[in-house]
Amino acid sequence: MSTPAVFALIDCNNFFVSCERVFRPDLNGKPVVVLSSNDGCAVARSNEAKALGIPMGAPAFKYHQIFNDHKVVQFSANFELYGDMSDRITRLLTAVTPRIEIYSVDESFLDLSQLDITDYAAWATAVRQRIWREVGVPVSIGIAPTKTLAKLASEHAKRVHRLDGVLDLATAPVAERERYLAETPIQEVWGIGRRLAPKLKAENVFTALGLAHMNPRRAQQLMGIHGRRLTSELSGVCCNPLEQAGKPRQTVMHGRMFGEDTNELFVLEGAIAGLAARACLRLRKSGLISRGACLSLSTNRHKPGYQQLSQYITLTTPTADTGVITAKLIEVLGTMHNPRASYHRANVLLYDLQPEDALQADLLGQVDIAGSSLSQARMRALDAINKRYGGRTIRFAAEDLSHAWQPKRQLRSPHYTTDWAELPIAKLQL
DNA sequence: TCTGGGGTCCTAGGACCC
DNA sequence: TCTGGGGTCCTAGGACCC
Repeated sequence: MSTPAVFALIDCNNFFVSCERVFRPDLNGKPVVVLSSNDGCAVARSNEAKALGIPMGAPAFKYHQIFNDHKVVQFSANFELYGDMSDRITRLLTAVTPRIEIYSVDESFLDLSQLDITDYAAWATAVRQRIWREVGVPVSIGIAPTKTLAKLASEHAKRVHRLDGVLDLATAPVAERERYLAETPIQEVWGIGRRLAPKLKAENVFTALGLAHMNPRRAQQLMGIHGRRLTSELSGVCCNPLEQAGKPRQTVMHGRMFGEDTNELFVLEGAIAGLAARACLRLRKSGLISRGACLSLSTNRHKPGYQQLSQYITLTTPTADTGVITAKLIEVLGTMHNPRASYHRANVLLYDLQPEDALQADLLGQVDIAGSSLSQARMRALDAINKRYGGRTIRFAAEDLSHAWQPKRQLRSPHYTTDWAELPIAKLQL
């Protein structure tokens, strides 16, 4: 018989805000928010900010008054910093066990079933303290026989003060586990969003416990295969295994809302060149090439006449070449561009990806092998130079056609940990 | 005036084949 | 003139996540 599954979810509390506070301890105890690109919405809030009634995704302009009245400290998102802090936590957890799934920038699942742990809660408390000591970010840890339950446990661990950031539902008695399920509103279950929650309420299912006890066939009728799995997972039957790294990614997307709306072709071309350069770089870093690209342009969805246009391109010779892909996208822009529209956002999507060394597999002889090895060499040289001398040392001229589209990030904190020029300065008072 | 970015998976429906 | 069933592949759109 195999050992029963035991998962831990390590979930960083108010992650972006916590990262900012590592370098600004003066902000502890004060309301802090981190804003999305263009300083548009609150994407992270300190507990003090949550207590002021600022919801996730709150548009900054609507909360201006509250921000002012309560001296809420605002930051533009500093993803370089958050990514680096996230890597530090991942390294620490990987040392605990290589059986790790990095679920998002601020959450990881660990498979504990192979580890020799007698007291899960004590183990979790030790991990929590170590992350606090070595990285400076507070985390909550939930432990359970399924990932869905571990997620639920970590939410309670975060909110219930006396739990001190740790909840073990793996060894808890059934009655206790059910009590936590009964206290979890249906819309807070992992996998139940704004569409499914009302559907379930209409069936008199209001809590996680209700969903656990739901007839699996009915759950499947309402929510597809996803629903059947959810009822099992909430009952403690694991149908959602740990997914370790190595799964190939299927798309690379890069998009931005513009700093100001525009209909100028040269501004759009500059934007597309910039977005494509980032997307292609990410593609190359993953060792992939793409057979398809898509350009989307949209107007402001909060204004009347909102429209979103997309155009797909097939690349006969799959590539990760910034120059080739940018040229194709700009060509397509010419056919899409409506001189009367005021564009608010552009997206570049690369899809139909394959490993870069799979090129030889082309049977129809349409692929330009010689051309692509030249292109690969060119991109390697470009990436090597940029890695050594800094991000945009060599770039395509189209990227400099205009910078007017670039989003505002006026409140960004320094890149404390990833840029020598922005290292924090400590002053010693004698 | 001002409302994020980057993903995944599932399903339904159409085209096409035998 | 009538007319089945099963399978695969592809795409668009929906729903979810952080």
